[in-house]
Amino acid sequence: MTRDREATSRRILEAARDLFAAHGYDQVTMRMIAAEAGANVALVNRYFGTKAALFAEALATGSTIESVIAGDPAGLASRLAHRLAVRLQSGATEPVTRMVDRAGTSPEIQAILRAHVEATVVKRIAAQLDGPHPEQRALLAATMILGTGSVRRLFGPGVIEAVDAEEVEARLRAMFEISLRP
Amino acid sequence: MTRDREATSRRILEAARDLFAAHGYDQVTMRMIAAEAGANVALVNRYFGTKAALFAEALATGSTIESVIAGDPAGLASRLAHRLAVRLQSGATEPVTRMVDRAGTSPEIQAILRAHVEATVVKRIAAQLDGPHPEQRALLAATMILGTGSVRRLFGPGVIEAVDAEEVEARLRAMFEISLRP
DNA sequence: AGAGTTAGTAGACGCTTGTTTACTTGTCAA
DNA sequence: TTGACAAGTAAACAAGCGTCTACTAACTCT
Repeated sequence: MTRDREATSRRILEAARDLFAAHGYDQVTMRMIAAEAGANVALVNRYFGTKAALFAEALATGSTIESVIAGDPAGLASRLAHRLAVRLQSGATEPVTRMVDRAGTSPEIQAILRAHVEATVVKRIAAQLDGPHPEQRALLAATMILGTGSVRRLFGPGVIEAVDAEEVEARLRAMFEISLRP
Repeated sequence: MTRDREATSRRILEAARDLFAAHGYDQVTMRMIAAEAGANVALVNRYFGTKAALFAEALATGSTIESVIAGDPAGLASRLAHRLAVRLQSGATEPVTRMVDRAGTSPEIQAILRAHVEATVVKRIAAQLDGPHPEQRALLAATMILGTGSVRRLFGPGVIEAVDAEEVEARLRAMFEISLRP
């Protein structure tokens, strides 16, 4: 057994991220995380403090939604629509996005979750917008993003696979344009 | 102590509905429900079987979203937009809707939840629509409905209270019209 | 080579969970 | 009035939880 604190804590963090993304905060136990990481349970607490703090660090791993939002503001609605259409169709979504979808309702993570969504989605979209109350319009876009997560979680991937994906994407684009326009 | 099975089981069901709506499935214990109903814990299991079965019965209590969906199909987008705008602004939402928002990710209730949303929202909206793949369009509307629930749960009531509510409702209406049109 | 630091481990702690069993008590028909 | 059935109760069950303490063993520095 090689002793490498950095590697072990990274394995724990990745295991936590993947398990939280797959099953939700409440359904994942510290022992599950430790087992998945091939580490001892006590180390999880030692390195990350509490379960909620570990969840927060796993959330901060970074999400690709940020790169979707960044870029030309004129194409923002298109990029978001494409992203959501893909998410509805395919099973593979990146871990952090799934973490938010499946986070659950534990009081100890609500503040963490809210701060994360506010900082990485609402604020960043709002920063791209001109005109009055950009945050209000960004919140409407966030409604669709979070709603897609709920639909995907409830109905599973491939719900729309049988029907016209391009048609769905076109509708999503028009809906985003309405939510974002000045 | 009067002994009245019907009254007691009704109090238990109402207590469960209100507590699940307020705190979510995982955060509510059988003992909390029994205490709120002024009944013994064993009675909760005796009358409803398991916690998941109790959740299912509480969901079936009925929701007013169904009456919003019913009615003139031409005004459906307007009615849904108004409903969501009110929900974003005010704190008072009816219990069953909140139950769905805060249900959580427990595997034993996922099927129940999915069936409920499918039957009371997606199918009923789809039944109002003409044209090709009505279920796909109804699912987009459901995305907005569920997304509003997520936003409200995360950011709390009154998020949009400081800004123009009528403006939000107008955008929501246009977005619903796009999701529902043939 | 030996001491000190630190990663890793085993196990227990106390607490909570959903559910069940054995029992008591009220109610109503005969 | 009595006996039976049903409503209600107390307590325990077994299992699981997050967290912490005491310990072992590997690595580093002098």
